[in-house]
Formats: sequence, C-alpha cells, structure tokens
Amino acid sequence: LGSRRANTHRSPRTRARATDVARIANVSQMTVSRFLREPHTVTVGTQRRIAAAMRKIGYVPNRLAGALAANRTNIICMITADLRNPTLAATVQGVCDAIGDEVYQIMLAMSGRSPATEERIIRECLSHRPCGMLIHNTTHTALSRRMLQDADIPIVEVGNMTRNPIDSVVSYSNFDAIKKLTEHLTATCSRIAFVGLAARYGDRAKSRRDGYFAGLKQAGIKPDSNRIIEAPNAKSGGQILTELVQSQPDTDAVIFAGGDLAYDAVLERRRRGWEEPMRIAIASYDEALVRSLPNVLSLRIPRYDIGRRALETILLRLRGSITEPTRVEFPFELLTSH
Amino acid sequence: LGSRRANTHRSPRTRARATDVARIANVSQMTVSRFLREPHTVTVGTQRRIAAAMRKIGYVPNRLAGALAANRTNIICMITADLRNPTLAATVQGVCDAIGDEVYQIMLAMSGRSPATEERIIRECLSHRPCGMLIHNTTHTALSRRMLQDADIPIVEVGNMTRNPIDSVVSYSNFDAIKKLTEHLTATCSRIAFVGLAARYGDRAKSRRDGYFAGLKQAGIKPDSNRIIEAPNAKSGGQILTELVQSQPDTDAVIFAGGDLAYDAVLERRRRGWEEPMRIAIASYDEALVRSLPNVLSLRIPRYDIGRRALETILLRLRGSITEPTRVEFPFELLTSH
DNA sequence: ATGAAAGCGCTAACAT
DNA sequence: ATGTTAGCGCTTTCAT
Repeated sequence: LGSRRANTHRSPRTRARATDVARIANVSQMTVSRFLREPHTVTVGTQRRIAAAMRKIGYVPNRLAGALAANRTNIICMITADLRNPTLAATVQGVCDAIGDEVYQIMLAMSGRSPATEERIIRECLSHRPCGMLIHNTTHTALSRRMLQDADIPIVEVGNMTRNPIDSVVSYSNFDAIKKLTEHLTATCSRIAFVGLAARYGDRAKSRRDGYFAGLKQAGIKPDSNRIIEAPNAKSGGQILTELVQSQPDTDAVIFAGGDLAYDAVLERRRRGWEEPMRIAIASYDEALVRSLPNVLSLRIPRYDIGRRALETILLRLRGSITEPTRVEFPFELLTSH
Repeated sequence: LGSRRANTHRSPRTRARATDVARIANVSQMTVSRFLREPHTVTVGTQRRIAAAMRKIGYVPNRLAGALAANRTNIICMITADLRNPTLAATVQGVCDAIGDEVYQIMLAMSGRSPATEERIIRECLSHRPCGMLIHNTTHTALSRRMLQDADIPIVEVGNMTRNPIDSVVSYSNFDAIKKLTEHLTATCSRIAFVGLAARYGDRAKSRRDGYFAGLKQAGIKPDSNRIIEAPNAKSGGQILTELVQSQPDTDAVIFAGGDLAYDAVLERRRRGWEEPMRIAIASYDEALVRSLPNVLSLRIPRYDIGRRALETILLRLRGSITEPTRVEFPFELLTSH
C-alpha cells in the first residue's frame, strides 16, 4: 500500500486509505474525499483518475473515520424482540425496505426480557452514535429515557400508541384492537375469557386488558375475574383452554392476546373434538400464526407498513422535512377464518 | 460540558467525552479509557470516582473513536433476504441470541434481488469495518468475493454447503434435503413433479434440482421435463398445481422448493376437493409455513441452530480458538403431517 | 476546482 | 497504577 507516515507503534498492514488513492490519482487526499461525497464538484478527468485508482487498490472508504470527523453516522438502530415472532419480523422487514436506495445501515439489537436489559442494549447502541433509533416497545427505565433524550436524535417507538412517548410514535392501538375484537364477540357470546401474557410486556399488556374491559362494558357485560388468565408462556394455549373449559364450563369464547397461544389452543380444540359442534369460540390477537386455521377470529395489523412508516419518520426528521415529534396511528381489520 | 480545546471551526455542542469524565474524576483521560476496558487495572477509589463522574454527566463512550484508534470494531454484519420468510428470520434470531453477553452488535442488511445489489451492500457493510460477516447466500460476484477476502475478517456463508466457500460455511445440504424428500416420495409415487423458484437463488436452486434428479435416479425413475417447472413467484403454488393436474393428469406428487409455494398449493388442493380421495401428494421444502396443514411432507431444518452456530464460528475465530476455515453441516428431518 | 491545516474522541506504546 | 505522546482516516474550514 505504499509508504506511511513514520509510525513505529502500529502494525504496518492496514487497508487502503484515501491517501493511497490520492497518490495514485495524483491529487490531494481532500479531493478523493470530495469525489466520494460530491462527485460533481470535481472535474471529469479527476473523477476518472480517482475512480481508476480506487478500483486498482480495492479501496473501501472507512466510515468510522468519516463519521468521527463529521460527527454523524448513517446507522439507525432497531431494538426489537424475537424475530421468530412473525409480527416482529414483518416490522423489521418494513424498516429495512423503507431505506430504499438511501445509504443507511440498520443495527439490530434484541431488547431481552426486561427493561434493565433494554437499558444496557440502548447504551451499547448509542455508543455507536446512531443518527436515529427505532424501538419496538414503549416501556423503558428512567435512565433509558434520559439517554435517548440526551442522544438528540430522532426516536420512534413502535408497538403501542403510548401516551408518554420519548419522541415519535408509529403504531396501532392495542386498546382499540382488543376492544373491537371483544365487541365483535359480544354479538354472539356473553361469557368471554381473556388470556394475556405476563405483564413483562409493560403498557402493551395493560392496554390489551383495558381494551377487553372496555369491549365488555360496551355490551353491558360485567367482567368475571375467573375468566381473566395470565399465561405462563407463549406455548400454553392448549392447556389453558382445557383448564378453562373444565373450571368455567359455561365460557363461550376466549381471547388470546398472543398468536402462539391462540394457535396452540385451536389445535387443542380440534384434538378434543370441541369443534363439531363448536363448543367455544377462539379469538387471536394476531392473524399471522392462525391464518390457515379454521374458525378463528383475529386481527390483521399492518406490521410491515408500520415498520416502513417508522423508518420514513426517521428519514423525514433527518432531512429536516419535519422538525416535531409525530404520532401515526395505523388501522387494523377484523378477520374471520372459516 | 465544560471547556474544549480551542476550536473555532466546530459547533460547540457535542456529547460528553472521556476528557470531561477525567476532569471531574481528577484523573487523566487515559485512566478513564482504561477503566472502561480493564476496570481491574485501576484502583478501587479511582474506579468509584470515575463511575460517579460518568453517571453525573451521562457519559456514553464513543465507539467510533475507539474503533478507529484500535483498528477494530465490535460490529458483525449479517446479510440476508426477506425476514417475512420465517426460515430466514429464525436464522437471524439464532445469530442474535448467540451473542449472549458479549459486546457485539449486528448490522443487518438485505441482499436484494441480485448479486450486483449484494455487491453494493457488501461494500457498504465493509465500510463500517466489521469484525466478522455472515451471509445467507453462497453465490456472489467476483468483486464481492475479492472485497470479502481483502477485508481479512472471518466470513461465514449460510444457506448451502457450497463447494467453493469464501471462508467458513455453516449450513445443511440443499442437495441432500431434496434428495431425501424425493426418495421418500418414490416409495409411494412415481410421477413426481418438481417446482423450483427462478434461478436467481444461484447455487441453491441448482442444488435442489440436482437433489431431485438424484432422488429419482435412486429409484430408477427417469426425469420428465414436463414435470419440472419454474415458478414465476412465491405465491403461484395454487395456480401451478392446477395447471399441472390439467396438463399432466397422471402426476401423483409435487415437490415445491419453497414453503410459500407449497402453502398456497395445499390450500388450492383443498378448495378443489382433491384431498378426498387424495389426488396428488404435496411436499414442501420447509415446514415453517405448512406445519399446520394436513397431508404435507416437509423438511425440518434447524434454522435457528444454524444461525447460532454461524455466529459462534465467528466468535471462535475472533478469539483465536480456531484459525482455519470450518465447515459445519447440520442434519434435517423429514416431517409428515396428518 | 483543488489544497493545507486542524482536529473528531478515542487507543497503543512508551514513560514514570 | 497512572500519565504523556502520537496517531487512527477521515471532514470541516479556510486559503488559493
């Protein structure tokens, strides 16, 4: 790679730098830098020589150095949970696709099981000085919120229409979704159970439970605490259904606040012969997993579009097209499979 | 944030630096740096003062600067395709989970529709000077291969047991998978069709087709070109099934080389009443999407474990525990749903 | 249109 | 155990 500045401290082998390109193209390093960022400010002849030199030595710019100098990266962090959950995966895909031809990179991090873990993750992400941040979660520690605010970058929270956002929100309403699901069931059922996941999901779990209450209230049904169940894990849908039918045999519908739970419960219902005649209605929070199963009520939530819009919101802020936090609420549809 | 070195050129507002922490803790900036990387080499009293100072000003280290100085990042790039495909999403999740408590970050990039796009993506990724790279694909342009080799970092290719790897490979064999699927069908069927996706998947598509031929050969069946079909897109399974039953009515089985195709075809078969009696067997490449459907033969491939192992392979190389390229082949299972 | 100088916030090497 | 010095490879600013 040619000569370096005197440096006895470092290992002699590093990658090609802009200086190396410059020497070959017979220009200053600064002109190489310009060529990369604003090619048209460099004469055509110079452009050609620089491009040739780059190709010759296989030059790949070092964005670490560039970002340090410019005090600005092209990294957007996305914090989410398990991608084996198709709803989360769809959102991330929307985020990635919304980048289009822009030169941004997604740094993907898993929030883990607790707000404390999320805090650690957020700190690690911020140490890379991202220019934006997307978080599929709306419940954070106080320090997480402070760090994100101090970062002074656009933040978009996804996953619930939180009333206390850090910055912008792009989501659908968990409350409205479950309320609508519940209301729909009250047309034909009156003893409707609700199975939620443990409260670790923070305000989302609460919003869903509140939506269930609101839906019952609308129909003039009093909630029965025997029919409100907390699932120990996402795979326990079948067992919960069985226990419920035994302990509260007059239950005529169950809402499962997670797709995995509903999936498992529907299979169990079929195994036990409770489908002919239909002994109990099952509703699922999300259609992704139960789409191919018969006789399930579910919600179609535009996860992919939410991801896209979340990233677009970041881009608009980075471009200065908008300067204030925004709040985007997406609609959803009820889905009945036969 | 206190005084800076004389600097009339820059905007005065930046984030807290190690120097700011140092001043408050009454140590040199170098000691702050040491505290972050090797806390035990600093006396306990100093540790406490530095930690307090960091908390006070909300210091978050700048890994751009650190990485530039140390010539080493903690970024591992993962190049994949659509996460709405559960097989790809599971692999990425395995990758993320394998990081455990280590301090690495995943940079996620979508390879796009062509090797040329992938080349652009690879260059962008390398500009962030990752310490490792995972690619869910084994067909690359010559320049892509050169750039990856020049990067001098551990690379793991996932998706096929390629015979021409860049560095390490962690996968299952597409050839063996389809061969086994085909062989299993030959026990009960003899006029077996094969529906593959367009050849843009490179060597994977070829491996699958070859596996189909090998499976037929094993059973002494001659391939019939009328029964080898290229699907225009992943959603066309039902239409292809219908056309096939019309044009080659004696076909008794179809292998779909993609889960989406098989899913759609099974629904179509049910709609048309071809299940009772069973007019045609359907086999799917991957079980993820067809798991809940009856009467499908499929493959269970340990995607999540492959992702985990791929990342572990990178980590072992980074630690120097292994120094040579490795080749890990995962097994798979045949799955029959009833 | 191009170049020279300064410095981004850290780490490695060499003191003490 | 802690400090000093010299960069890492770029971008910003100012000069020509």
